[in-house]
Amino acid sequence: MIIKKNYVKELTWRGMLQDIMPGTEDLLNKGMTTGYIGFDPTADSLGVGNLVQIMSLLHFQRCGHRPIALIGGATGMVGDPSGKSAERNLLDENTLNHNLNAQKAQLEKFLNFDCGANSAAIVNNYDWFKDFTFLDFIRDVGKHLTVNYMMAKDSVKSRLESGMSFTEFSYQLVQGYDFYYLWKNHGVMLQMGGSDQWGNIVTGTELIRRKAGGEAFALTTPLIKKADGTKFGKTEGGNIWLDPKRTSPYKFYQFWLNAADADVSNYIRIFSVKEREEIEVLEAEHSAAPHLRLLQKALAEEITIRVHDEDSLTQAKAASVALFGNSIDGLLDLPQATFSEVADSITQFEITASALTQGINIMDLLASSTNICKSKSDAKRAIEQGGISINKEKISDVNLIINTSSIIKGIYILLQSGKKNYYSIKITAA
RNA sequence: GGGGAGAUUCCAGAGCGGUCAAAUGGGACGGACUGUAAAUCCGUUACUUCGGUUUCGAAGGUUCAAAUCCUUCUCUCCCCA
Repeated sequence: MIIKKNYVKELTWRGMLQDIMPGTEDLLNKGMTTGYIGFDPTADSLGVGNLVQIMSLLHFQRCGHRPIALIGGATGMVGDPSGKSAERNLLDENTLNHNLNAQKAQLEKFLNFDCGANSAAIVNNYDWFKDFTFLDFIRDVGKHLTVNYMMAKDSVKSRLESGMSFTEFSYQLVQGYDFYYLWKNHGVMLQMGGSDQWGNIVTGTELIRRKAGGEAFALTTPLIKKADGTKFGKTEGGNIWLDPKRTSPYKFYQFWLNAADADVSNYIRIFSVKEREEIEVLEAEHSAAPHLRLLQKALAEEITIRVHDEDSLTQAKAASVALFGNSIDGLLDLPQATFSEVADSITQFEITASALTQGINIMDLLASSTNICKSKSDAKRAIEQGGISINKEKISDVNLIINTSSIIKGIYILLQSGKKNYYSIKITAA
């Protein structure tokens, strides 16, 4: 396998390189290298926060190297103290397995597992830890690193005051052994990860050096920050997930479309596989006509296809265009099937036809029949402030009774709270 | 073990017997402006059948009246040993 691109240079211009161990670039330029990144199965879906790691594996593979995604079935049982201020709760084995399988399925969508020598692979560290006894571990692994060395890590030092269990203290050894194991058995020479993983990764290279006299390398990606200083990957509604059941493709698409100008250039370098020249052209076009949001659209389209699929993207775009149009007419003109898709892609609630025939007070509709507002007081406030629209028409009467006359397209009512939050109410029989 | 300080609405943090659903700041939400951007400005931020109702670590008590006073309890922080 010929190296297609200089991975380090690639990461550098994409703004994805934080720290790198000396010699890493030479290693990568010498020939196909196997590298891995670990994922923590704390939830049954990966979120956009994990996307940076996934993309570094993807870029890695596109440069001609062989990526391995490690899912932490074993490390997940211990709990990584990095960046955590308090002891973590342990997940039970069933949850862990469920999460692990779900994440595995998501990772499989990104990497190519059938492209010859640099085909990707997924491994689970539980496989080599399940039969590793405690005594063997402390003799074979623990013996090589001193407590002094382990205590010097930031992840440990920062917890010395508040306390940390032996379990979490041991975490770096467990992760360090992963690297050793993969180095020895799978020819893995490089571990990557977020900058908070540097300490854990280095424990791995150190273990390889001391235990086997071998050499291994490391690089980390920076933590993504938004221009306004808030955390990347979260919105009012919470985390943005890759799982369509948790975050619909429409919301996923909207998340990227809403990226601020100040952030979008960074994002597109990280989350798209477009080449530098192409991105720079887009940026030029964007600054010439920022209101067209070409960068945001290009970014949103590419990621939505990669994470979901072409159909989901088409639907998300159709829904976005229809909902953000100026009047209800654009929506009413849609064919019934398309309209239904739009209604289904946004958050949907159901109410019965009979309830609607009797008439429902708008505040009950917002706070009781649905959870668009968290209480009636909240609903009242929203209406008084002009934040609620029905079928794109702003309402001002808090005592408004909603009945069948609000139905559009046969079985729907379109509710909007604020500028961007759309909900559809589906009228069900009886 | 001894001595001190504290626990207030999402967070930080005022309040020191009635004028407190509780200052101020942050966050969040809504509106205006725009490009579904940023910045800015304005408003809102316990629940309610709009009569009231339940909140200030927990449980009691004093009082016409308590976040504010007393008792006990729980937890947190600091100083000395």
